[in-house]
Amino acid sequence: MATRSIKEVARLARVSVGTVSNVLNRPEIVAPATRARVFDAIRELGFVRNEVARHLRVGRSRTVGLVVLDVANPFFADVAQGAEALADEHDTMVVLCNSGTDPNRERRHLDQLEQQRVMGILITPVDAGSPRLADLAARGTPVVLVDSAATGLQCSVAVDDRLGGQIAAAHLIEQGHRRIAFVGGPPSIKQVADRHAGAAGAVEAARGVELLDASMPMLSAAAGRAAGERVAALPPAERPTAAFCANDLLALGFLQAMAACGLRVPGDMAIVGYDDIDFAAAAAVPLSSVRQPRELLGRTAVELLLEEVAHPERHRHRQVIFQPDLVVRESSALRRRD
Amino acid sequence: MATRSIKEVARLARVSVGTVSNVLNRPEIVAPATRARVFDAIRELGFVRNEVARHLRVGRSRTVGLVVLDVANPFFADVAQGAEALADEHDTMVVLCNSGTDPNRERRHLDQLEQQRVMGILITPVDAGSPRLADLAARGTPVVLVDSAATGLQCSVAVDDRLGGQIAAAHLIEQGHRRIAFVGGPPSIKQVADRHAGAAGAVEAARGVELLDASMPMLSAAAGRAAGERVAALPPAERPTAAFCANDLLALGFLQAMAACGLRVPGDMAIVGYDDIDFAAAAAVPLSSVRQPRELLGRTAVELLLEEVAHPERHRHRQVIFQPDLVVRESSALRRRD
DNA sequence: ACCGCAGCTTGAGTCGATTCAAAACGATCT
DNA sequence: AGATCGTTTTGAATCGACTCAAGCTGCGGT
Repeated sequence: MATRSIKEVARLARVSVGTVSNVLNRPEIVAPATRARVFDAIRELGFVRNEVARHLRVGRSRTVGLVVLDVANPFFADVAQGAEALADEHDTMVVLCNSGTDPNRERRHLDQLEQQRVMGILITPVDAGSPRLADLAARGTPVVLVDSAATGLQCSVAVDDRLGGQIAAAHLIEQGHRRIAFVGGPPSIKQVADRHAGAAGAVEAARGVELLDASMPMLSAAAGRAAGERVAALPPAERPTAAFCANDLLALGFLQAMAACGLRVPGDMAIVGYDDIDFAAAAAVPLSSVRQPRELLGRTAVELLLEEVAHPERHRHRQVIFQPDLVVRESSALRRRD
Repeated sequence: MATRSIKEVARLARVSVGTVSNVLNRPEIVAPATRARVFDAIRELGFVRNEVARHLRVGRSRTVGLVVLDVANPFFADVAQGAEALADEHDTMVVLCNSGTDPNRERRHLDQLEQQRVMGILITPVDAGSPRLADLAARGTPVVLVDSAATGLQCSVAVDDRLGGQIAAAHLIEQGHRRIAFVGGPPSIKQVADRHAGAAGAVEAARGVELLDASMPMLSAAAGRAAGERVAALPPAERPTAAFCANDLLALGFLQAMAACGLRVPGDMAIVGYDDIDFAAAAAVPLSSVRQPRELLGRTAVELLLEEVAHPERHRHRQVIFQPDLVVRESSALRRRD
């Protein structure tokens, strides 16, 4: 009901509003006796500072937006945790928004965040080329691309997805596979495209290896199952013997489909996923996966943002790139010669 | 850089600020020609409404806070999705905060949310009895407890956790198990306590069945692994033949520990988890689990909150309770007689 | 007694959007 | 021309906290 303002506190403590504000922000310059009176009044009234008014006045917000493609994907949960950890150290709040790879939801979230005048936005965009992102930056909301390299207009933290795709495919080729399926997601998503490109590179470098595209419009386990069913339905002669999935959710779904269709993993079908989420190791057949430094991604994104906010003029956009590495588990273990 | 205000728009469109505000909020009462001029000015300047100032003036916010115990737990990700879906329909933003079952982080988030004057808070509290929650409500920030029944001071949506615990234990007992481990989490978490109570009830109702406590201080897969190792280390005569885990993360960790220790599931150890997250079905041994209507929980929580905000005076707090149900999979399949 | 100074406190002005009573306008009617 | 009425537009006041120039106090020095 009663939400108290600084004015009421001032009245009760018999000081001016300026003094109350000082107690709140620079308590050391207020005489101890006065300070104590003000604190008493605050306690008695249950006063809670109105951050909205404060923000309006000082112009700077203490929250950053983090827009991810899918909250239900543990990869992003971990990125968020990393971001939150560092933000926390700087008394900053991270608001997590979920675009669900829907450009409209993404746009709505960006609108909201910009209207809220957040201090900055960390985003894994559905479409990194969207002018919306450039607009934001131009109007003064710094943007850091997460898990997706920028072209110089903004900061970014990413993992080398081409390299990731390449080592995944190279690994499968080395295991003797000659027909490999690539299970990707919406092509507008840069990570997917890059992982595909990396895999394609490895395939071309090898001799006589084919890369089949079995992409789906989503990056979920359900989509992975659908892809798996499609692939399993191919006549054995045409069917690939291995699949490289653009993320672990797809891979887990794909794996389930194999079981459902009676194909053995890795015997009939080797699988390599991407992200190395915790569940990958716990899967029916422990999943080989390309590991990314998830928390570090989030943490670094916040770091870049804080840096930009602290020194807007002398700031130079930076592109941080981490290296992925392959974790080999049973799902792609050495293939039995037949 | 340049963030434009309504005043600049007014100047460019040669109207007063009041008119611009009207165009923004009730365009129909502004003459079409004027409206067009204002829209042109908005476009030309790249004006974005300052939600902070708006909020200060009108006093109502368009965002709700959702504080969960663990973002990395897919259960909460799904609750969040449900909440977001309904909030979205009401032009409302959900900010997701992660307490990580740490009371201090929870408190910090609540402080922040209250200072931001959010429209309300949905929370799965670390400790439902904390006076902080009552304070919030008393000072005018409505609170809805999520996945945890309230006592009348606020609204809540929950699933009957005693019943869930009961059916899980009853199922294991029916399978012939006589020594059952309960793998819980921090006891302050009400869901955990209730699930335990439910299981204890079922055990008492049966004859000659024992319930051993193997709880951990966390609700993570790592904690589940640790619990599993501890249980596996027991001499076979004392070792339980089944485990009921307070959530699926624990269960998955527990399952991994069994594999690592050379115990077969369900042969040597049957396992039932809780939440039925998507990964439960994809586990090494598909996991039996108690299913909860996850999205519905989130959706209903927002519904209750919106209801309370819409009619603060005539509002009566409600406690919505859903029923859980058991999904039996291989991890607790019928026990071979030895 | 007066001055200077350090340490505190004051309070009006400000941030940007909304509100609403009052003014301006324009069309119609007498 | 003047009155009347409905439609638009205006602009000052407001939300709550922060800022900062100016004011006040009390003390030490002369």
